[in-house]
Amino acid sequence: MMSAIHSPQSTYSISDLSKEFDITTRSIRFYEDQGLIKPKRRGQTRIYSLKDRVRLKLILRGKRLGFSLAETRRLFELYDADKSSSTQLNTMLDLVNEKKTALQQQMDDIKVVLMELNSAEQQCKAALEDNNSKKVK
Amino acid sequence: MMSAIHSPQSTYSISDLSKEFDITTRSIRFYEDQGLIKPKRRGQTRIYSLKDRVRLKLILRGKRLGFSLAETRRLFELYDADKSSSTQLNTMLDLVNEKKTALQQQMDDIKVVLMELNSAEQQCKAALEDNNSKKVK
DNA sequence: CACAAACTTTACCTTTACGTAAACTTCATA
DNA sequence: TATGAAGTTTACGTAAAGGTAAAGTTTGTG
Repeated sequence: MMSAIHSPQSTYSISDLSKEFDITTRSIRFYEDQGLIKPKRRGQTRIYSLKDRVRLKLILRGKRLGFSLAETRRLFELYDADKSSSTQLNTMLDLVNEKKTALQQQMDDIKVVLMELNSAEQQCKAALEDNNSKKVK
Repeated sequence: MMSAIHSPQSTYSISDLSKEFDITTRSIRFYEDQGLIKPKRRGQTRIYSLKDRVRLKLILRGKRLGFSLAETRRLFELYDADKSSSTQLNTMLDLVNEKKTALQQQMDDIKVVLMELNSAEQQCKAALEDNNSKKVK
């Protein structure tokens, strides 16, 4: 279930992906359960496409940003949705704006915390210096 | 259980804080259960100090950034820890650096997603224009 | 006094995102 | 052929972060 050539591979086994993204096969199947990916089958074996792989990457990035699987699925659905339906497009615009706002807020939070962490780091280092000069090991 | 003056208040009731931060009293008590805050008591009633309030704010910001309560507690513990223990200071430095790295990664993620969301937004708008020009309502 | 508002504890319930185990099939290879 | 690796389904378990309900105290006020 492995191809020797490693130019742009176009299909993947479940273990290929589990290794590449360092997640369990259980997780991958779970994402399918939740409707986030839809691999083809050869017999009962799952065959993942490039698209499936991209989606996995997006799922994991979403998770790092605190998106729930349900949220991510919603985004996928809208992305796949009928581009001629103005209603759907508007729904999508709303969701996109909502996410944008949340992420901006998150960026601001991160900046603040990073500054605080830097400050904490300096204080730690200064305290360590101080301890050293007083020969406290 | 309310003070009329609202200059820098120095103690708060549980409902003061639940209103201010828009969380339930259940959550506040849960954070205490998990060792994140330690309000004083008057009888059996909880009395929150300025420090408790600051901590609550930090807890919530941590949550927005995907910190678990356990992680946040760990940070609090180290922050309170013995400043003359070089071992503790080094542990803290390690943790701080770990968090910094994670947050940098998160910032990068956010930037990418924001760009993608902007692109999606443009595509939506274009598609809507297109629909309009074709009189598809 | 009585009664409502706000507080408390205890305890069980819920959702999300998997972990873990059992039991079975497929397939390549010794 | 048999054995082991990788795949599958089904099903129960778990941890985190609370929700919700019950039952009881405290307190201020008409």
